[in-house]
Amino acid sequence: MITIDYQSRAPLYEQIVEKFQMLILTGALPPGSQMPSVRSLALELSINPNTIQKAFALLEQQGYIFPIKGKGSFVAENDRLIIQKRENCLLKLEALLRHAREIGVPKADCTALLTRIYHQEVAL
Amino acid sequence: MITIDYQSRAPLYEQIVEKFQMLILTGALPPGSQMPSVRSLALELSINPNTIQKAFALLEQQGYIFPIKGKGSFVAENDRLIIQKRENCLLKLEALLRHAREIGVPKADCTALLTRIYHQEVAL
DNA sequence: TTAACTGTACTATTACTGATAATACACTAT
DNA sequence: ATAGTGTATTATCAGTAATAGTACAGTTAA
Repeated sequence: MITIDYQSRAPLYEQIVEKFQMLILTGALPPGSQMPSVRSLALELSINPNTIQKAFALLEQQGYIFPIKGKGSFVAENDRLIIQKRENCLLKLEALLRHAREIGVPKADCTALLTRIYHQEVAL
Repeated sequence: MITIDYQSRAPLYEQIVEKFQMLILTGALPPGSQMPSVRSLALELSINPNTIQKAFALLEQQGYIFPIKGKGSFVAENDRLIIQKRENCLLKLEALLRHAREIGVPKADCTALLTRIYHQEVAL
């Protein structure tokens, strides 16, 4: 269902959070659908259940999922999440672009890159 | 001379490395100029000298500075460094742009941001 | 009811890494 | 000589990620 990068500086639980954020925001996991159980996912990823639990607790806290004791966790429906996520992405992009300009990356290189990335498929 | 962000996830020594990379690549510290001493910088930043030493060792390893025992560390001259740095920045930018497209950030928002950032001043 | 699954909570332990502390040595300049 | 450089070494502390093990409460279906 998801993959983990053991080279990353980000902790496992945070990677899990981000992966599921993506799956939910892109609609791969639609609202109302059931999340994998803590134990099954832990088994699948060969990760301690506590680590999964920590990730799910964060996802719940951020409004991505909601738990039902004895049944499982389910994807919540929230339109504001995707908006927040996009705004956050634009903030990161702004910081990176400022840095690029600062160290002398030509504007043309950035525009070319942008065109190339966004040319491959139609945006959502 | 430089400032440290104690909220950042990046370790102190890595922040120091990046700050001096910027100072050197932008020409604020020109080739041949003397770096602050390990001890003085440690005092100024209220950081352990060993941490500064670790940062300087990395800077030397990457070709940014060269040490002379008993005299100090000095900024090296290397044109390839700035090129490598820019390429690395473009790689990060590519990854971030792919992510932006993936979560549905409109292309127009990215182009607008790019224009705004690069409009403020002429690139180096 | 029983069994097997769910989420949740708690404590303890391990492992890793960043950062500090305290020295020590070799070299340079005044 | 003295004070400043870079460099190296060892030890220790602190924070956090991750694991391990156990326990409890609720749901579901045989």
